[in-house]
Amino acid sequence: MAGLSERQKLVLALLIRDYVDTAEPISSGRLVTNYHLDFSSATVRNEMAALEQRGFLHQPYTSAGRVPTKEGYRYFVQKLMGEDELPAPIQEMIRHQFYQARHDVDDWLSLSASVLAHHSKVASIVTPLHTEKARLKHIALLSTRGHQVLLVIILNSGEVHQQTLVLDELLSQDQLNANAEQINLLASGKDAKELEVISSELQDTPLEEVFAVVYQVIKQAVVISSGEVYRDGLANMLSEPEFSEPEKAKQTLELFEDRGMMDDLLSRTVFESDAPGVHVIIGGEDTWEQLGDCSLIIARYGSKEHAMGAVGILGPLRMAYSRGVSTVRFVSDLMSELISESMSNENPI
Amino acid sequence: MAGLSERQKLVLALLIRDYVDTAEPISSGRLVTNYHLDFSSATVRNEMAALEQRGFLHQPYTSAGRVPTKEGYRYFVQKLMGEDELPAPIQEMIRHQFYQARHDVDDWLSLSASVLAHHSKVASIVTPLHTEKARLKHIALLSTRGHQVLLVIILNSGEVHQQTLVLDELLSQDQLNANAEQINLLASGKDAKELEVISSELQDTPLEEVFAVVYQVIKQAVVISSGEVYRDGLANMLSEPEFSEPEKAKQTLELFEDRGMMDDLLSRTVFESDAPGVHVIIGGEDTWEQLGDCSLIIARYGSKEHAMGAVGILGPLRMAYSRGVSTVRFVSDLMSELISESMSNENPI
DNA sequence: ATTAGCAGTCTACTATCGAGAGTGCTAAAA
DNA sequence: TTTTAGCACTCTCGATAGTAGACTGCTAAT
Repeated sequence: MAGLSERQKLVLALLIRDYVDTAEPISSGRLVTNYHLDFSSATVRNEMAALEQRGFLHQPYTSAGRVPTKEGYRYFVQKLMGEDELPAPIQEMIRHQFYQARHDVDDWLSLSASVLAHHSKVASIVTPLHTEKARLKHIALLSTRGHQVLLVIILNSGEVHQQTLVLDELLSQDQLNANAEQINLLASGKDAKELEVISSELQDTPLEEVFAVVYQVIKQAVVISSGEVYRDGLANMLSEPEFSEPEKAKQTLELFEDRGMMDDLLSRTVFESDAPGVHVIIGGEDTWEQLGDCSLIIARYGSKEHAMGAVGILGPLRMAYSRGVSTVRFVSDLMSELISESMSNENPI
Repeated sequence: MAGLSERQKLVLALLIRDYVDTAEPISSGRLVTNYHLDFSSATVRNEMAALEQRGFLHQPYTSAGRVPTKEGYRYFVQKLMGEDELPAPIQEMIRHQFYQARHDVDDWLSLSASVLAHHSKVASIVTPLHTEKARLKHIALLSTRGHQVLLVIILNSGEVHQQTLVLDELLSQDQLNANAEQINLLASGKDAKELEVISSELQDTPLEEVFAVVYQVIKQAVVISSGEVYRDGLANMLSEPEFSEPEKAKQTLELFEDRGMMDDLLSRTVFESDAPGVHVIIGGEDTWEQLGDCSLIIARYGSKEHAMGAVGILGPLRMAYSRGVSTVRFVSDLMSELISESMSNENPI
C-alpha cells in the first residue's frame, strides 16, 4: 500500500479542518471554494474516493459529503498535523496565573484543569503527582478529636498522604509526638520493601497499628489512584453536536465520572509507556474500547526521578487536535518546569 | 382562598405520583383507571379544572393531560407528601457500608455522595464539615521538599486544613518542630479574633510568615467554601427526559459544576436558616433564580456546637420528592450520628 | 353533586412530494 | 495520462396534508 499523494494529504487535511469547524459532511465543491484550490471539484472527488478506499473518509450516505473516520484522524495527527501554538500573550497570561498560585501543587493542579478546559473547549483531567519508588520522608501524628488521630505521611517526592486512625488507647499530643519520633527514626528514608521488614519486626509492639497504616499507604503510593483527580469543563462537552443524543452524552459522562476507568487509561498510556511527550488516543479500538467515540490527548508532567502525574483533555473525535496537543504540551511542560523549579532547592534531610 | 377539598388533594397527589413515573401529561381517565377511583373521569376533570385555576396544574395544550406546576409540587411537598422510607434492609446495608469506612470523615463524605446518587437516581452534593466558631487546636509544620513546608492546621472540631508554604529560610524538620511548638504554645485554643491580636504582636519575628497563614486559614474556616465538595450521579441526570434538549442539560451541568453557586445555595439554605431538618427547594423563583428548572433537597449534618456540613440531591422538578426527602434525611442523620459518636470520646487536651 | 355522552380540539404520526445538494461516471480536453 | 466539464442519479431534508386517537369541556340527564 503506497503512501498518500501530496494532493491527497492536502485534501484530507483541509477536509478535517473544515469538518472540525462545521460538524457537517464536507463536499468536494465546498473545499475548492473555501480554500481556492487550483484544481476542480471533480479532481477532489476522485481523491476523496481514493481516501475513502483507504478507510480515511466515510460517506454518511450515497451522495452526501465526506466525514473523517477514526483512521483518518489518526493519519492526520501522526503525519499531517502541525502544532497550533497558543498565542504568546495567552501563554504569558497562563504562566502568570500559575505563578500567582503561591507555589502550592494542589492549586496548580486545579488551575491546570481549568486552563485546559477553557482553552481547549472540551473536558479536562489532571491527576496528582505520584511516585514510582516511594520512600518515606517522615510522618506526623496529630490528635484531632478524642481517639481519632490524623496520620500525615510525607514521601521523599514531597507527596503528602493523610489518613485518620482511631486508636484504642487515648494518647495526648505529646505522647503522639514521641511515637511519631520513634517511627521516623526507624523508618525514615525506607521504601516499601524495607518497610515491610520493619513492619513484621514491630509485631505486637504498641507501634504496630500505626506502622501498619504507614506501610499500607506507602504500598499504595505506587498506584496512581491515590489522591484526588481534578476535572473541569464537563459542560463544554454538551455543547458539541455529537452529544446531542442523550444516550451518547450519558455514556461519555459515565466514562468521565468513573475514576477507575480514567485511572486505568491514564496509567496505561502515560506511565507504562516509555515515550514521553503528548499521547493522542483517537476513539476506542481493541485496547481502548472504553473510550468509544471520544478522543484523549494526554501527557505526563514531572520527572521520572521524582514524581509524575498526568494532564489531559477528553473530547469528541471531532476535536481540534492541533490546538489540543499544543495546549496539553504547554500545560504539562509548564507544570514540569514549576515542579522542577520548586525542587531545585532540594534539601536532602 | 379556601383550602383544597380532600378529593382535590387526592387528585393532585395521584397525578404527581403518576407524572413522576411517566413524565407524560396525565389524563383524567388514566387516574381513574390506574387507581380505581370511585368517582368518574368527568368528576376528576372538574377537580383538575379547579386545580388548574389555583395554579397547581398546567395543560401543555388544550386537550392534553395535566402536568404539575412548581406551585403544585410545593403544595404537594408541604401538605400532601408522606415520607417514603428506604426499606429497612437497604438502610442496614448503607449503615454497614459506613461502618466499614474505617471512621474516616472524608470516606464518609464520598460515600454519602455515592449513596445519595444511587438511591435517589439523581445527582448528589456533599460539603465537608465546617465550623462556625473555629478554634485552633494545634498545628504542625512538616518539611516536604526543599524550602517547601506543609502546614497542617487542626481545629477544635477535628477539621483538618493543610497548606503548602515556601519559606525564605531553609529549616530542618527539627527546627520546624520547634517553631510549631512555639506557635502551639501561643495560639492553641484561640479563635480568629484572638489570633488576630497575636498575629499583630508577632510582627517582625521569624514566626510572622507562618503565623499569618494560620490566621488566614482560621479566618477562612468560617466560610463554607473551604474543602472539597463531593459530587456524584451526574450521569443519572442525563437519563431524565427533561434533559434531552442539550441546552437544558448544559445549563444544569454548569450549575452543578459551578462551586460558587452551589456553595451559596448550600450556605443560604442550610446554615443561615435556623430550621434544622430537610429543606426542599423547588425550582428557581425570586431568591433562587439560578436553580431554573431544578429542585434541591438538602439537609445539614453534624451539630451546631461542633461542626456542620450539608448533604443534598439535585434533580429535575419532576423528581420523587418523597423518596428524596427520606433518603437525604436518612443520610444526614446517619452522618450526624457517626460524627457525634466519633466525638463522644472527646478529649479536651 | 355526579356522570354519561358527545362535539370539538389539538398533537403525533405517516405518507407523499419536490427541491437541492452532492456524487460517480463518461467522454472530452489538456 | 491526467484533469475536468457535464450530466444522470441518489438520497436527505423540509414542507404539506391527512388521519387516528387522546382528552377535554360542556350539556343534559341522573
